Amino acid sequence: MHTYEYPRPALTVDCVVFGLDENDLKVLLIERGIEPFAGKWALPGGFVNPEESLEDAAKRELKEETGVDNVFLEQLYTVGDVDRDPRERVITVCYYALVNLQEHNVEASTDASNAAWFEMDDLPELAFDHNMILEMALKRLQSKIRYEPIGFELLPKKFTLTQLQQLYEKIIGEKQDKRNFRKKLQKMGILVALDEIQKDVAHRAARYYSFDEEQYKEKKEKGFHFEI
Amino acid sequence: MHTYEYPRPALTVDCVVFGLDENDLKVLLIERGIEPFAGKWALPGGFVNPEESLEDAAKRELKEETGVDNVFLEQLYTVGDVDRDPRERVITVCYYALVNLQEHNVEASTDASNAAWFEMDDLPELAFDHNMILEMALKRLQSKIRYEPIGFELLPKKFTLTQLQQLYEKIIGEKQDKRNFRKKLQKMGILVALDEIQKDVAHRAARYYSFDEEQYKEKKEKGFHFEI
DNA sequence: CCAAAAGTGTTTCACGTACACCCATGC
DNA sequence: GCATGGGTGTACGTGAAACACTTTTGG
Repeated sequence: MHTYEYPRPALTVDCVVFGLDENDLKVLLIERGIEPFAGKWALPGGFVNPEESLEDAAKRELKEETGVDNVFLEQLYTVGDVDRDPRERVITVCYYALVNLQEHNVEASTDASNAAWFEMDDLPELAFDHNMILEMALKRLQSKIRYEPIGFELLPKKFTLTQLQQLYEKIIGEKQDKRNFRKKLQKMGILVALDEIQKDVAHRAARYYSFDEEQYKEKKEKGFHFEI
Repeated sequence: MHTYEYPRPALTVDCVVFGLDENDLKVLLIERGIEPFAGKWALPGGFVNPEESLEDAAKRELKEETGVDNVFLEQLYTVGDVDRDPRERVITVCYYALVNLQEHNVEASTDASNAAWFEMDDLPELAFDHNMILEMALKRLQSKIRYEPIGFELLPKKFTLTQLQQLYEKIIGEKQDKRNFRKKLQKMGILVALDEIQKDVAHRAARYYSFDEEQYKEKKEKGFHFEI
């Protein structure tokens, strides 16, 4: 088999960027300016440069589109059906990212392109096969958040147990029992109770906690398994 | 952003083909005839044709290399580091497949190339980044086999409970309690006890079972979750 | 009759689940 | 003082885990 036999498809990366604002799980979309699908919303993404790895390309796109870096990013799936782009064959390596909207002040509009955050249960019809990709990303998030401590990526460094619980409820889509949830999380020994508590709230102030990543890694080594 | 901006990397698919012979989990490797890595063992794979999807390309390679089709095949991960192939940039979409070595009579040698099955705990050093890919595939298999009924793909249609248990023990790497294992599996209600039992064995003959996929799908719809 | 694997129940313990009231704070 | 969310303990039931002997068959 020879190396240069075939015409080559184009190579892009797309990013499903999830963010949690105070109320909802949201996803960042870009309004397309050009055909095909001009005027439609789409996942942010772009071409992979010759000198960067796939993950670097995804990181670069993320930085360009949202201004954030240093966030959770993981490869999701690669799509490459022959006709998914009407112009020519395009292979797209998809990633998903988790950003915390309270700490990173995400600029939702960049360059000339129009960008916006959409609630997950109020999505427009997207360009290309992006609805399908987004669906896959959501499923991955929903299952992975149950057995890896990635939910913390969506929260500020300091968070209350109620915030954490609501995060799970929003993403998984089912209510959790307050006392059982707290018991379970605290028993895991990967949260540290901070001295700080909420201020200026019209009710008893909640304690802040943070996720102890070192502790988690240590425990994981010893066979500990995170599970909600 | 323009469409034709960059030189394009080559696109290939590779397959991690797992098979279970009577004793061990094995993987199919191909001995390379050409540089780079001539003489080294590598994962089977090849270029994606312009008119076939990624999955079709993987299926075709699998058929060409092993003679089997119609087996479990799932996308694993896409690798594309700049220097992973010394000749030029190559993007490889990796798949893994599960084949049953007793029913499909897999031809381990095809064409001019030399192919062979290797035990998972006696692997040679592989070409490119294939050791890493194989490692990922094994991890995926080890975790997925616990929460999806894909183990059956590695067994003949009729199998004994002991075969099933040994399959899990080999792949996960820990002994299971015989009584508890049987209790759990039978209680799931996705196995059917056949009338047939073993013949010509020098001990009490074991009953054959088969996996009831329809039943499984129905139960899954209703919220059933497979878990070992 | 011996070797080798098949097949079978019960007890124990840990964990998940269900559930309701008092506490602190701002207005 | 009232509205709002924070924080806490117990009882119960289910399911996982540990564990040993009898049965069948071929040689």
